[in-house]
This record gives sequence, structure tokens and C-alpha cells, in this order.
Amino acid sequence: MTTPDAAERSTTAQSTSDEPRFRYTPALAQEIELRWQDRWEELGTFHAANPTGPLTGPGGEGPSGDPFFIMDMFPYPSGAGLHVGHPLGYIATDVTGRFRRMCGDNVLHALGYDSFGLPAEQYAVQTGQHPRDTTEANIANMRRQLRRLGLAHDPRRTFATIDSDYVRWTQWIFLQIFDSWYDAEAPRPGGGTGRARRIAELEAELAAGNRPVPGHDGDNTGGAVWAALSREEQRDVVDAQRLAYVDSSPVNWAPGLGTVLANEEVTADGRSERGNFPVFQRNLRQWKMRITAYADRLTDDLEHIDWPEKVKAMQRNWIGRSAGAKVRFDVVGTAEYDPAGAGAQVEVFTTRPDTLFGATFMVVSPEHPLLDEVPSAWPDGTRSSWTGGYATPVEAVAAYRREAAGKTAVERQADAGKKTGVFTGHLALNPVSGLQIPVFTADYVLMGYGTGAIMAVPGGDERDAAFAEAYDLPVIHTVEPEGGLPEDFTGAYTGDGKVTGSTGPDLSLDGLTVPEAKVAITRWLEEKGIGEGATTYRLRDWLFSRQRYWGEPFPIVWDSEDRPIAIPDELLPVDLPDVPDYAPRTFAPDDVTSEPEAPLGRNEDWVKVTLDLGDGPREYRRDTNTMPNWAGSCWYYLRYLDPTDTEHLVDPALEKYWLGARHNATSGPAGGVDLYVGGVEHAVLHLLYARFWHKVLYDLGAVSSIEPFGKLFNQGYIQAYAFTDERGQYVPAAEVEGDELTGWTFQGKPVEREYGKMGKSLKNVVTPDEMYESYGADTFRVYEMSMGPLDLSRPWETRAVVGSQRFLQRLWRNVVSEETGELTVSEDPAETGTLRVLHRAIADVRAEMSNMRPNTAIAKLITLNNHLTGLDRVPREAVEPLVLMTAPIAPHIAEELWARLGHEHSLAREPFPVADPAYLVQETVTCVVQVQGKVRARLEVAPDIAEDDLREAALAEPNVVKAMDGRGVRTVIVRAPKLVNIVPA
RNA sequence: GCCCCGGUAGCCCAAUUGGCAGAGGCAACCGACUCAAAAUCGGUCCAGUGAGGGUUCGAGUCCCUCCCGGGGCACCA
Repeated sequence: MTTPDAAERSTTAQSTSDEPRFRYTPALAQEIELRWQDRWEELGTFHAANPTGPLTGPGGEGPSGDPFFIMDMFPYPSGAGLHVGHPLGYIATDVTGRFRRMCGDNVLHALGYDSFGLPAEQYAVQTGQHPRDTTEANIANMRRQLRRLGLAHDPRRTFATIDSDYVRWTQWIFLQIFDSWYDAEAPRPGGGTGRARRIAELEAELAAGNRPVPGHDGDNTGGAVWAALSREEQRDVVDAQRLAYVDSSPVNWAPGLGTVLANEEVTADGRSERGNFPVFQRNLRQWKMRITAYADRLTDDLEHIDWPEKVKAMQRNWIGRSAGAKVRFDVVGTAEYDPAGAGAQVEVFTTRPDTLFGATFMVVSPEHPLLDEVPSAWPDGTRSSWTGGYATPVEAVAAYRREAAGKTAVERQADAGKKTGVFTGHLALNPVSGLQIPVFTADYVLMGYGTGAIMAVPGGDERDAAFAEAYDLPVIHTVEPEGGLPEDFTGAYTGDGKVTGSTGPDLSLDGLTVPEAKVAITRWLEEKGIGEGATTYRLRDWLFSRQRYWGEPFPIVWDSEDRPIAIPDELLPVDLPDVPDYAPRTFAPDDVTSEPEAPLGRNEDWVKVTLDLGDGPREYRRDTNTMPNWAGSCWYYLRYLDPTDTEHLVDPALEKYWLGARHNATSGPAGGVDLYVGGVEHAVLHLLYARFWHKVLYDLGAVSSIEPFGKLFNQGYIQAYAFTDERGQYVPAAEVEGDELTGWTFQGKPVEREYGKMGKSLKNVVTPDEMYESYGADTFRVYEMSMGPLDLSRPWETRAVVGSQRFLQRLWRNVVSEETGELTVSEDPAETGTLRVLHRAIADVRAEMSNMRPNTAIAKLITLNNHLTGLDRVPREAVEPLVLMTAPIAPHIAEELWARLGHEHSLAREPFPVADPAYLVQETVTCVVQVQGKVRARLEVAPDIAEDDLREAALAEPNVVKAMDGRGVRTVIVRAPKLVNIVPA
């Protein structure tokens, strides 16, 4: 998409009449690149061979070498097209893939398109076109831009998530999850307990009486309780256990988007990640996925995969496992003032059960059921500061609950730290100290975490201390450090130490360490039956339905009783219907009372469907929700293995070959994709969801590996400078002149420079198309790879691209005459000096490439190339390995030179050069002689010089003698052959 | 506030286990080529590693404190 502007700006050398005919110009580069791209496609050069099935290697060959599965994060084709930042990761994986292929691996690398979801739909709505049209056009454009880059993908393995035969399997997986429940006690084949099982097995066990019926009391021995239920009641029991289930609970509702969202899609300040709209908590009936059942495995299995620590930490934090105990407090019910509390209990979760003696009050969240009934009068001892000025607990609690409900997440967030709350009138009994403690409600306790209630220990918790201070509540310290707390210490002590002040009628924790006390109190609670060790998670179940048009429809129908039924496999896929209007029903962004309305509901003919599900034709209503776009990206890596497969989600033999545990030398025990490259922004969204689905599929026997992505690599971003004029308006960055020293000007006027993203509105976009035209794809690839380490973000600088172009031009000139186009290489053997430089380069490049450091690999290639440039004639023996080593990074020019050097076949599978150790040892080594750490002399010595000889030679060196200045020698440190350090007395 | 990553030449970046601060590129400057310029080729210049302290014969590298930049989390009991 080269704009006329961009074309004019392309000032880099175009062919001019006096230029040598065969110079490596952008025009020649373009000709070479297009030719080789066609050739690769024609020959199927990058077809990866499957061990079974229709997908063979080039020429119908089977697999050879180790399988190596390399992947980019699923691209989402936007209407804006690509800028030069986007291909960075694609080039990096391509370079690695080409390198591994030359190292003999069977490389699988392909690219599909993630194409359902909000952005595509927003773009379609804005431009007034059907999302399918805009999405397909965007994919076509992106394909074109990427093809021009010369990526070594297997073109047979591409697809888009909107393809009907892809949707079919996405829906199929949904139905597998719908047809499963989590048996937390079931042993897993690979070790550990807890796995998904089929719903039929649950029904069988309930009918046989092997387990109690959830939600129904009574002894189910022999299936008595189960048998007593009606068919409808049985279905309700089972439906509530499914891994994909519908329930009514507080969810994130974004009126401005017209849909509900998953927790992961809401930012910390309560707005939608997409569009930045306010998000409200509404109680709505929605589809969810029971990802919480997998919380432990999702945390524990991180140990078995090679991911950046940062991402692992983000996942751990998001899952938020914390170990502690649940404790039940009796609410003191007396006829006089608290009939409501009689017999009630409040269960709390705490990570610090050892501080139970310090619990001087309790706090329940405003949504807590205990507050449905509160005493009608304030009990004795109620302080005026607790009541909020209300005459009765009933009024006070009602007012506070109302206030809390009206607060948006944003407001709650803004108030964090400032403690508000009110006494509920309830009193509870501290089970260890026997003291009566007041129960407060406050919005710093969240209904969604733990039990929605806490025991407040102001002596050991900062938040509780802040609340205690605001409401004049007593503080007891139960832990003190070595030497005790200072006399005047107030507030919370959260450090380590010994337990103190924790002796009650039949228990004492005094003198124990905190960990010891945790164990002791937990055991005591369990013995007394008033609590037990417990683990809670921050992770919530995954809200899976969206009220938008552009997504996979749920393969579910609802019967007349409003219970969900799976659509049979043979009726998949359920394609998106045409609706009169696909635009979402959106509302004013702050319209709290609005309700989601699914666009699919607008086609009554589609919603009403008559099916024969085994009991004769009946009328059903289709589910009108669509799936979030994460659905498609949860399993696409499996589809690459064979997108033509209509029989399986994935052929088990292929899954084992490409993804199984230890399928090659670097694959770990968890298996998975060998290299997965993408930005860090999906750390807890896509990567968590995909791991969850994979584990369900593992439990159900569809895959053998326990993790989808064995190695993850986060690439940095290409950033750019943007410039603003004196009004703060962005000016076209390409037309700004100047530098760091002189300052920056636009049309003669000074402008301010800022550093950040590349974007249309910032007027600093540079596109790959501009690069192809001005330099060619190879130069662009070399430049992107040479800018710096892959995991670092760095600024784009168009004027620096010429350095990469010069490298390729010199390489070209080392093989081909610019005047005649003839081969200029010499067939004579290379001199020893050249061979040393060559083999040094081979050894270094191999090491750098193996460790994904293309920037330093390129530096070594340039060094070798520059050496060859200095020779009268370049020996074939030296330049052929250079061409091969350049191939992963600049494949087109390498292929062209390889062909001109007389080779008939593509170099894509030529062995990557191997260094001859004989040329790696140097004839002489420069030895540095230091006196007291300062360099005083240099010696040329043999690499295998003996330590004693070296010491002597160093001490005899005139400069050393001078530096010693007559002082005696205390020590001599010899690190033969490179260093001698003399320490004077 | 807590956690993670980074700070080396005018700029982007290199630097095995602690061992000569410089591999490569950009820019600048000089020269060659040219009538001239661009392109090209050859060459030159430039920092003591964010600051301070410590360990060591020796610190960009290890330890401590602080500063700056980027990212993540943030009432999660």
C-alpha cells in the first residue's frame, strides 16, 4: 500500500543510466526476490513433511531429521495494513526456521490468520461493510505484504479462523468441553490427581451411587438420591458440573461495546482493554469455562516449560494461588438484639491463621449474604463512629450496600487506601480467644475472592490496621521480631518473628515461629471442626460468551424448558447466519442499567430450529451468543499439523511427532511447540486460555503433550520517533530534518521529538512496502535483524538501512562483476589467513544463530565479507560458505548467488557450514601483560606457551621492568596464553 | 508502594568463567573516483561503561545504596 507520498519520499538510489548494469540495486533485488518467491512456491521448497497423511515434503518425500515446529503469534489482519514493526517476529522465526532446516531439521513453519473478533467487527461497522468482506480483504493484503518478505512458510498449511472448516473444529472443541466435568480426585495417567472426564461417566457414577449428588443432601448410596430426582433435576445437576456451563453471576458488562467481557479483558482501572470503555458488574446469565479447575496445573506446569520468567510470573500472579486456612466464626445470636444472627456462621479465608488471636473484628463484603438480615438495634458497646450516623444497623447496612453497588470499578479503585465501612450490628465469637468481636461491612473486602469475608487482624495486616485506625478498633500484636516491638509501635507488624499473646483456654501458639504456628493452628482448627487448611485463587472462571456478531456461534440449542443441548457433531459447523444488522447493540458507555442484546437474535428464522435429537423432531431455540476471539487462537497450533484433516481435530500420530514430549533434543517433558515468538501482551490472555484448552484436550485424550508451547520467546518492539510542532500537532516524521546535536526542524521550524509507537495518528509510519521498493526485502530483513537483540525494543531509523544494503552489495560484488554480470570468484584454494577468518566466522555465526542472536551473527558475516572484499580475487572456497550462512537472513540474494556459483538446487536444505577446528587455533596470541591490573606491555606468543615461559617473558619485558620501578614481585598471575598480571610487593 | 527488565562512543548495539572496553552498523570528518555531485571504495575521530561505595591482582561483568528509562501488579485477606 504505497501511497503517492511515500513513493516521492523514496529518495534512495534507483537505477540511473551511468550505474553499472549488474549492480545490486533495489530494482535488481526486487527482480531476484520476486523470481525466487515464485520458484519456492512452484517447487514447494518449504513444504514440511508429515510422517503420515497427505502433507509430504517437496517432491513427495517423507520426513527426515528431527521435527522442529516453529510458530508466530497468530496475526490479526487489521485494515491499516502492516508497518515495519510488524514483521520483526516473522523475520526472526523465518531466520531460525531456515537455519534449522539447513541444520537438517524437519521444520514446520506456517502462518494462519486470527480473524474473528471485536477489532475486525469495529472496522467493518465503521466502513459500513460486512465483516467477512473487510476481513477477507485485510487477510489478502497482509498475505501479499508478507509474501513479499520471502518467508519460508509451508503455504499448504495456512487458514483463517473464520473458515467454515476451522469453525467446525472450534465448535467441536467447545462441545468436548461442554461434555466434560472435572473430577478433582481422579488420578492422571502422567501423575497427579484431577482431570476432566466425560459427562456420561458422571451420570453413571451418580446413578450407581459412587458419589454424592451435588446440591442435594442425603445418602446417595445405591444412587437413591439421584434416582429420586426428575430427569430435569438430574440435568440441572449435571449442567452445573460441566466445564462449559451457564450461570448467573456478576460479570463485566461494557455498555459501550455492547458485550460482556472476561476478567482478563478488563484493565486494572475497570475499563475494557478494547476501546477503553467503562465496565460494570452486572448479574447476568452467561457462558463460562471452568478454568479455575485447572488453576493448580496451570501454575505447577509452568515449571516444565521454557518461557521467560517474566511471563511465568505474570501467569502465576494472575492465577494467584495462596495457601492458608478457612475458619468459621459463630455469629452471636441473642433474642434481644440479634435474632437474625442466631445460629449463623461466617466463614473467612486467611493466609495467616497463626494470627487468629489478633482478630479483633471481622469484615464482610457488602454483597455478603450475612447482610441480608441484620439486627434491628445497635448492641451495647457500639461506638458512635461505627454507625455512620444511622439509628439502626438495618438502615446503616442498607445505605452502605446501596452506596457500594453504585460505585463503579473506577471509583472503587480511586478510593483504594481510603477505608470506608459500617458496623453491621452482628457480633461474632473469636474461636480461640473467646472474645466477642464486631462484624463490619466494607468494600475493601471483595465478594469475589476467598469467602467474601475476613477476620481482621490490625496487628498484622496493613489494610486492617488502616480500617482499625479509622474506626477506633483494638489492635493486638501476635508476632514480634527478635527483641520485641518498640514500646510505642502502632499499626501492623508484617515481618517475621515469634508468636506472642496467643494463648487461649485450650491452645497456645506462643513461642512458635510463624510457619510453625500456621501448622499448629490449622491442625487445631481441623480437630475442632471449625476450620481447615485451604487454598484459594485469584483466577475466576472464564466468561466465554459475547453479544457480538463476528464470532463463532455456540453449537448449542435450548429446549422448551430452557436447558442447553449440544448440537450433534454431524450438524457442525453452525455457520454465522445473515442478520438484518450485524452491528452490536451498544449503549451510552456509562449506561449501567442497559442489558446486552445479541445480534444473532435478530434473525428469527435462524434462531428457531427444528431438530430430531433422538426423540422426534422438535423445535429449539439456538444460542445467540458468539465466542470470544480467543477461541480460535486457543488451538490453531494444532491445525497447522494438518489443516486438510476432516476426520480429526488433530491426527494423534502427527500430534505426537510434532508436539509430543521430548520429540527432539531440545523439547522438554511437557512437549509443545519448539519456538513460539510473539509480543508479551498476551502473557495472561491467549497464553493462559490456550494452555487451559490444551490441558482439557489432554485429559480427554485428544493430545499427548501437557503443554501447547514448549518454548516462548517475547520479541521486543520496533519503536519510532514522532515529532510535534509548537501547537502540539504531529508533523510527518519522514520530513523532519536535523539530529540529536543540532535539534529537529520541520519546514524550518523547530519541532519536539518523542519516542514511542508507530502509528497513523503519530505520522511516523514506515511500511514494509516502502522498504521493498527502496531497498528490497533482503536488505529490509538484514536491517531488522541487525538492529539489536530480538528481545529488546529499539527505534526504527530509515536512514540507517543503507548499511545493510551496502553489506549485500559488497557480498554481491564479491561473487559477480557489476560491469559484466560474470562470476568473479577464483577457483584457487584460499590462503591460510583467509581460511582462519572464514572458519572463525563459521564457528561464531553458528553459535550466534543457534542462540537466536541474528544481530551478532550478521556482524560476523559482515566481518568475513569485508575481509573478502579486501582480496584481489575472492576464492570460491571462502565465499560459498558465506553465501550459505547469509541465506537464513537474506535468502533471495543467497539463492541467486548460489545459483550463479553453479549450483542447480536451492540452498534451502544445503548443510549449514561447519568450522574446521584446525583453522580455529591461532598461530600466535597477543598476551597482555599487566602490572597491578594496568596494561603495560603486549607479547606475541604461541597459543600453547607454558606458564613458566610466559611468566619469564613477561617479567623480562622492558616496559614491565620500568613499571615495576625497582619494586619486588609479590605475585604473578598467569592465565596462559592471554594474560599475565604482576603484583608488585 | 511492590516486582521484573534495561542504562557502554553523537545514535543503534558488541564484549566466554571477572582478564586488552569495541565486533558490526548509522552519523560526522578526511581521502580516492568524478568536470562536479550522488553512489561506491579506503581511512579517521569519538566513551572508560547512569552515580557513589565495596569485594578482587584485576569489575561493563559480582555485592550494597541511589538516580534515570521501560514494563507488570496494585485493597486478593
